[in-house]
Amino acid sequence: MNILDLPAPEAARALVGKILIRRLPDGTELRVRITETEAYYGESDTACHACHGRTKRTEVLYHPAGTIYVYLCYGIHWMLNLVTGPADDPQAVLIRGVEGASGPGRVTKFLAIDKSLNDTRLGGALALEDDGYAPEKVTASPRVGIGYAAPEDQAKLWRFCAE
DNA sequence: AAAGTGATCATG
DNA sequence: ATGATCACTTTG
Repeated sequence: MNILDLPAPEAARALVGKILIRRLPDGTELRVRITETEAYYGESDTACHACHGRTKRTEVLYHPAGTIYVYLCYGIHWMLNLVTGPADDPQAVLIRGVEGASGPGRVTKFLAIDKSLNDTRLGGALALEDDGYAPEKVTASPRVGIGYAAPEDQAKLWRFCAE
């Protein structure tokens, strides 16, 4: 069973501690462990981009598990998300932190990720590896930066950090 | 505490 | 075509 087939909140928790492999065009390979994630779960989640339905941008979220969703935020920062769950069911996990880079904008800078990876699949330029390691403790807390969402969605504990 | 930054989406 | 809105980071 692939982690990414799980519903986003479960996948987000399970991804903490897993390894992300980034293969650059020049052959360099970076391997980093994921330390922090956040789940965005379906059209009913008012914090999820797909809550306003399918658009050119959110189309990627409706793709099958394992699709990579990258978009630009605040005109400066790329955000890296991994699509989870079945096709036509928009869910994704935002990679908020990895070893060596804390903060979603820094992660993409550190791994040299930009929109060229959007709508591609894991297994190529970016891949996931499970080496069996599990963090001692994973803490759940409210998601950040979603003040526009409904209060009940802001209250969801869908941000996961490794201890 | 506040600004910088540009794609995206909803208006007209 | 124009304007509002951001799943953030850095600087003072």
